[in-house]
Amino acid sequence: MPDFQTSPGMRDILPPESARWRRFVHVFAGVAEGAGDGQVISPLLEDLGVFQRIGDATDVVTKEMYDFVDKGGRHVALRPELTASVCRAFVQHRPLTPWKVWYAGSQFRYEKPQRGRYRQFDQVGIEVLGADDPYLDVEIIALGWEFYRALGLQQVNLLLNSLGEPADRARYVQALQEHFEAHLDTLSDESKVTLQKNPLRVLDSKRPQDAPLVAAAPKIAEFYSEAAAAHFAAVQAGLTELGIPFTVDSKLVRGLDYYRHTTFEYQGGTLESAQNALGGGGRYDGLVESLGGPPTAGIGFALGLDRTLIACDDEGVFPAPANDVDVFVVDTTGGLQALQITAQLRDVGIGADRAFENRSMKSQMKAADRSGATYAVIIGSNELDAGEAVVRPLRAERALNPDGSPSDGTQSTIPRSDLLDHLKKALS
RNA sequence: GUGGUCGUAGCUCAGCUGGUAGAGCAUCAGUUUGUGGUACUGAGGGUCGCGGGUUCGAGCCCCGUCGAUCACCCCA
Repeated sequence: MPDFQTSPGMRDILPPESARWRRFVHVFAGVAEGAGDGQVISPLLEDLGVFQRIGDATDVVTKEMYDFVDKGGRHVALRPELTASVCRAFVQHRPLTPWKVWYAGSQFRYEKPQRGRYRQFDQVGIEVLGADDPYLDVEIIALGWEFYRALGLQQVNLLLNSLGEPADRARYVQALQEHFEAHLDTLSDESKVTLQKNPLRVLDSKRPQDAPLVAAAPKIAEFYSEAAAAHFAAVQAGLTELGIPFTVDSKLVRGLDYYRHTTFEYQGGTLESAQNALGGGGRYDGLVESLGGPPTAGIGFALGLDRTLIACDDEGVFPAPANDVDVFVVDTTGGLQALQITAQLRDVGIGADRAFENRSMKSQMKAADRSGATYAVIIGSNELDAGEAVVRPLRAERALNPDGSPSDGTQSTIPRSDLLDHLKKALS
């Protein structure tokens, strides 16, 4: 065992998985920027207060924060989510609205780690501030949907709900509280605790014992104001217009207190229930104001990298890309030739690798095969003396003869001076 | 934070009721008068997560601890 390893819930992302992560963000950036969203890069560390505004009934804030006092006496925290950071940035810089941004980055929550749930975890997300148009809700939800499709995921379910306006939500919470308190004896002990902190969250209970009571609970829809009902109806109509299937789930409350009106969650069809939330979001029209800004509408979502990639694995889509090089140089004369040739190839944009430590021909050919290169360039003492090089196709299905015809797999000996042109042509 | 399961070579794992460690893959080298992907031979690599205890003797039993994993909780 090594003396050191990563802290609990934190890990190294190694190749080739790391390349997959990079591509994941790249695909997301393409989707977001295609809708006119620009990237915002905010600090990992913020004043603790930024996150406390998320709400004191939110575990993310009260129990799971990595917070500490820095050398200047500031009470700071590693960001547990990015929505609050984006709103803080909005208040600080006051860009023109609607402000449409996307982000990608690590977040930190001190939780007990599990598969698909880490203390340092990565999300990509979109936030739009300064517009309360229900069709914006539709655009946001559709962008997430489009992203999953871009990855190749088929089995994603969209759950949709509305928490109404703050007053609606407050009346509903009270009704819920009364409902559960009237049946306290059948409620699980855990849910009794939850009830004290946040009655909405009791709807989220996965304990079978609570199921009947939850099913019998009043529904949020009965409490919508006219405006809230109209907003929600417009969102549903918009999604239907775009042909995006969704399920209205009145129990979808989500854990962050700042949500109002539209909330939604993308669930993976193949994942275990504990980790099946691939991403989610909703409206948070009061958050900017609570951070000291003007009353500003806001909506956004965040998608977890890990869970989405697990879902991709389950469906066999979006595999880690191969990091294949174009040419592998085999040099049995000491390595200087390989040094020159790889440098020349890279200089003209051809990916090139080689072996080190002057290994045997066989060993170097093995390495060439492993590298995924289309061609091996072989330099032995004969070639060196004659000023020649052997070009050997390693992947017949990809390789071409110099004249452009498909390779029959045989190698050719060519003058060293023609090597670069030969390979450029063969790889074009 | 609470509870269950697990922790043996780089990787995946075997190791019966306790007698001081094995396989496959991978790596390296050779079989081949210079040429890889299939074959054969050989080599290197492990204080059995860590720390205590029981025992003549522990990878196997007990306690603790760290980590992973699963459920609850929470959420992405």
